[in-house]
Amino acid sequence: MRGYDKYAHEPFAVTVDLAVLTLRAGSLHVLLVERGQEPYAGRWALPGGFVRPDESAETAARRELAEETGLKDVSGLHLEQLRTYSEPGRDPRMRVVSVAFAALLPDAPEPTGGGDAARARWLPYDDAKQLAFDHDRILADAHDRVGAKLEYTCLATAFCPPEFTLGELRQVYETVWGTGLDRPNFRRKVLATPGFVEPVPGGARLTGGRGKPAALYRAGAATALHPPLLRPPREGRSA
Amino acid sequence: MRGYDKYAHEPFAVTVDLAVLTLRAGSLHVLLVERGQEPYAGRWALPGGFVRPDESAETAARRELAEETGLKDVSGLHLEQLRTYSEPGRDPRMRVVSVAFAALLPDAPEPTGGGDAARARWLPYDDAKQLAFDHDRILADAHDRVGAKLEYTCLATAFCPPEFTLGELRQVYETVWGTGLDRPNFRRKVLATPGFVEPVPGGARLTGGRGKPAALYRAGAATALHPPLLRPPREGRSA
DNA sequence: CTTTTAATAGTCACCACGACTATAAAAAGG
DNA sequence: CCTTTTTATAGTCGTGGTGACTATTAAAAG
Repeated sequence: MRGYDKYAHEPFAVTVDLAVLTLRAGSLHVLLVERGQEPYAGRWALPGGFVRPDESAETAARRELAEETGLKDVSGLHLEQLRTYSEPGRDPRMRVVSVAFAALLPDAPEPTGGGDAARARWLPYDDAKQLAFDHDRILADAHDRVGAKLEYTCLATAFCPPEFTLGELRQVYETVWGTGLDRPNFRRKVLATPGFVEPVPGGARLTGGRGKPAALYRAGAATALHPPLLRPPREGRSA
Repeated sequence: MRGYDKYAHEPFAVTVDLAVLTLRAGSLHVLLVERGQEPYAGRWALPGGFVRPDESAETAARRELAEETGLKDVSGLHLEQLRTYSEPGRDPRMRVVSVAFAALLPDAPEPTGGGDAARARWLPYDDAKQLAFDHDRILADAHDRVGAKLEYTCLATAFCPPEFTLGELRQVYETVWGTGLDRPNFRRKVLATPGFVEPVPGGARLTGGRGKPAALYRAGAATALHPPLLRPPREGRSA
């Protein structure tokens, strides 16, 4: 490593960008804010902000998450560092290095637009195009990462409320992957994986929906899936 | 996102840290440099350096990789961004945010210690302890990531020369995972995965070693492994 | 009361994989 | 030269995970 005396150039600004994902009405949504000023004025962007001198990027990301969503307690939410985007010129004004995170929410409260934030709202993932800066890329990377981690971790429960049915859990996979899954096979697989889910004591069931009432489950103690729950191979697969 | 006018604090220094891994004599080695100055003078550290104003972190990492290893062409080497370490106080002198990368090398030339770098050398992974700063953590994260990616990507070929035998490829897995693998089963699995490896035309074989000459293979076109090559479950598994 | 929807139970066949045996072809050591 | 050792390679066998599928139950919707 070089000596620090060679540090003779303008410094960097360090920010965090958040891809906050949730499931609303059976489709994937992402939290976006509308930019009020140039550049990209009027365009949608991922929420984010500067890392403060006494913060780690993780701390800054959780603070921004609380500010943007208006949630009281974000300590239990799944926050995952994606990667860092550092291309020169990704912000036309100055040299900005941004640490990107993905956050997964079970329910979807309307954002309260806390503080001086511009308009904030949930947008369907498929409609979130033409974002400011390189946020299209960041959002796509977040989607890829989440989709991949569903295969070999228990991440799917992060999209679910504390108690959920296997149908809700299956919809997480179907929505993120964009595929259909066989109901009985999914059920067998999940229940056969120790620590993935555990039944709510008392045999509670969720009624009020269509069809037969479903048993309620909680997230188990496991964090990894052995063996993984592989997504079905795409149709047009390369030979 | 807040306005940039609120950017009123001391800036960050941005560096890259590299966990350069290779296989030497059947064991995993990591490239380390000896620190010449405080803090951590005399301790081993991961190579790295400052990101220049006109560089991305990836560009800086590749530049540092070339400088530290003395290799002419590092363009084909696998370089993977791990994550960014941004805890306040991880460098006692100033606020440093470091983007960590893992680099995988097939052969292991002795480092030439290019430029003003202190002493640099390969150290067995198991002996690389008590590193400077938070580099123990970064190195462990690199090992975890590489071990995990061996399961579901073709990353293992990045440790191999352009032409390699299935025995060499198997040793990559065994060395990184620290487990033994059944030779015939490994062979069947690799050859059954389309695009993982392809035989060298002409049926070239590697002689000179012990035992029966082995057929030579090249890395195939695939980048992901479907289905994955799962590592054998650990003995003391939690119930 | 019928239809619809979803949860749940169960069956069956295939195949990927672990465990294992056997054979071939080289070097090493007498 | 012959035996041992080492590694590559071929093949077998049984189990279990999984996809595809059918059947049943229990609720809401019409």
